[in-house]
Amino acid sequence: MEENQSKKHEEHLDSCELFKMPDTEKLYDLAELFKVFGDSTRIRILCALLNKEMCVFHLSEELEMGSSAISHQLRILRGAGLVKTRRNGKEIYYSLDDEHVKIIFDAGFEHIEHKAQGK
Amino acid sequence: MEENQSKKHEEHLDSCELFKMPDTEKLYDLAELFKVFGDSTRIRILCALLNKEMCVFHLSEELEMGSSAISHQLRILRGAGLVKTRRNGKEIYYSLDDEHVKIIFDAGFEHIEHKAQGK
DNA sequence: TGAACATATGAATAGATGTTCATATGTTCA
DNA sequence: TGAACATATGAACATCTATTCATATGTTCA
Repeated sequence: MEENQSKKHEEHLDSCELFKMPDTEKLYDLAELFKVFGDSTRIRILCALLNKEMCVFHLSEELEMGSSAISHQLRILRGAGLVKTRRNGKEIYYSLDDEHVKIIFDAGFEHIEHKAQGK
Repeated sequence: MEENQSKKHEEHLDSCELFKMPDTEKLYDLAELFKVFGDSTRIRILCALLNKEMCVFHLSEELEMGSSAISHQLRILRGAGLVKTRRNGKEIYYSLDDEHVKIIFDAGFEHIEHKAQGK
């Protein structure tokens, strides 16, 4: 990893030593969270749930995908603590479990629209 | 895709027809954006840049990775409009190009810490 | 109970992605 | 100009991931 080139940079690194990165472990967790948002199927599911709870079948119709694929993705969303479930007879209704979903969503949208305007 | 099962659900779908999903295309863009945040190397780079601009070499030292890997990831971050560059002699300094990075970052962190407290 | 429906899940497969290695481009300075 | 350094980039490879298919679990109602 280019150890031999490090001498020239030592002073500069020293001057930045006050800065402390957050725990690497937490940054990994953060990446894991965004990874969940980083799939179009899951984003569309979350978006559909922004307004109302929905069961697997409704989601599979709205997104025009097989219910198995939806179910797999809901499992991941649930594992990330982003959605919660409520059983009603045969159906299981999913809804957002966290107000942060909308916050993260909006922040992402703002970035995109900001960039779309040619900055 | 289970077309044959849709009759039972028609009424319910009808009652939700007021809701309009954002353009699917925009949701794909949104997923693409979060995909960029969804890698631990890129998150660590962004985090390092939250406080100060850094050149490729400094980043490769801080993250203990080869400068080639860093460079590849910076290219992706740049493509997403998240970082900008400034040349200073041989070195190229990278810094955040958008205040939304911090907003998205913080929103993600809040979610994680919220969940860490057992909700 | 058993048929029909709703959802969940494991295995398999195809496609995407991050890192490494080798090499190219671009800058500085003797 | 040429050597040393800083960064960029293409190809290759290994790993990860989303969807599909088949099947299992769980619920309702006749």
